[in-house]
Amino acid sequence: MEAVHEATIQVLLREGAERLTTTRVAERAGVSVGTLYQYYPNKQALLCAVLESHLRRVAEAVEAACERVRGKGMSDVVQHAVQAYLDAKMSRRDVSMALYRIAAEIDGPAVARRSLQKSVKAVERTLHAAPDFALHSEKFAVQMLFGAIAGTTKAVLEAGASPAMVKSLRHHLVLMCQSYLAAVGSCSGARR
Amino acid sequence: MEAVHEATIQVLLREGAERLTTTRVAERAGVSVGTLYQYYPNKQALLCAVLESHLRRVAEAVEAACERVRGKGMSDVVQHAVQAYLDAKMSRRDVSMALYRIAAEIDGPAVARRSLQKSVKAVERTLHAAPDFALHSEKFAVQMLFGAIAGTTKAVLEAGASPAMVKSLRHHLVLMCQSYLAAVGSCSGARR
DNA sequence: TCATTATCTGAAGAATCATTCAGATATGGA
DNA sequence: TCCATATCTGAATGATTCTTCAGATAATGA
Repeated sequence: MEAVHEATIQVLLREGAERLTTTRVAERAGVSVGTLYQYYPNKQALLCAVLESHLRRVAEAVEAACERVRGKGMSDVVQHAVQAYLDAKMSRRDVSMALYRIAAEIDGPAVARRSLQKSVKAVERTLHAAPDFALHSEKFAVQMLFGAIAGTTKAVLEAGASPAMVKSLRHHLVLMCQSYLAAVGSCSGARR
Repeated sequence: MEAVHEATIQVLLREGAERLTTTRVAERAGVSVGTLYQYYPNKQALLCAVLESHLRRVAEAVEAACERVRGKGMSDVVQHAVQAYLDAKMSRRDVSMALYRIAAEIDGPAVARRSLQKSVKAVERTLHAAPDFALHSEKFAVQMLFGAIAGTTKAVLEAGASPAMVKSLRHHLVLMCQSYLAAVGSCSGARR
């Protein structure tokens, strides 16, 4: 039910999380509530599905980008992974912003963590294959990376996400991730 | 009404955001609903007050840390600001986690941005006074910093925040912020 | 003591919502 | 055409919620 997903986003953006009701979603999707309940056992399942679908798109974009730069240096890996993430997020800015508002209602953080784990793994693998880079505690470092990426992206989106801002974000975020990895990489990573 | 703030946190943690009702908060605080409504005009105002109070504590900690390192180098400024933020957040880990769940219901992002702005300004000022550091677009860079700080901290808190993890976060976050600032500072900042 | 003011109480009102299900409608084959 | 199966419909239900306010209780001061 693609229409229902889209309707959920629309209601969320137009009416707010408070007024996001199953009836309203069905109405905007052009079906009846009963039909909606034939596809999703309850409201929570619907919201989860919408969130997961969005996160999957983002994760797949990052994984694909990693594939494309396998074997290249750390700088390239980081740049392409970050840009893929941003492109995916920004191409559906409305969806991204809508989802911030319901992430808390369902078990958003858990769903997000599970989905993000795929991206983390992909970046880890690709970094491992980078010829100019070695790191003990890759796991934690890459999680830091995604924490920073998610945090800064969210901040920019919620500040309005003007084209100029997004442009700056693209540039600065790549820089931040590259310089951080260079720093933890060079001091052989696991110190403390 | 400090008891009401505390009760709000307790209900939020024990029962979840769904079951956070004014009646339940009043009950746990040991007062009646009517009394609660004499202090706050409605539920939203209560939640805002709790959120703002927490954010103010964090902002004040960061500002105080900045005062203490005024005149020192960039590394020290970043280290102390970051550690002050983390100390404040982690000293009330339960509050931090509880608030993530209601940030969406009220206009959390807006409230947070307003409150964070004070910290941003303080760090900006202090960095400006650092003898070893110059930067054109400080504004955006410092906002990046706080985006990354908030994002990584949230990720760690939601992943369980074991002592080992928090220790790693302290170390890596300082490193990330320092290396990023060094990178944007050295290339004179405003490029693109 | 007693009147006055301030504060507290919690049952009741009005509204909203998630979910169900008996019946209507559509589909597809014989 | 006619039956069986699948899908859709939306009013009704039952539960929960925020908020109010008439009256109880406490505090103050003369």
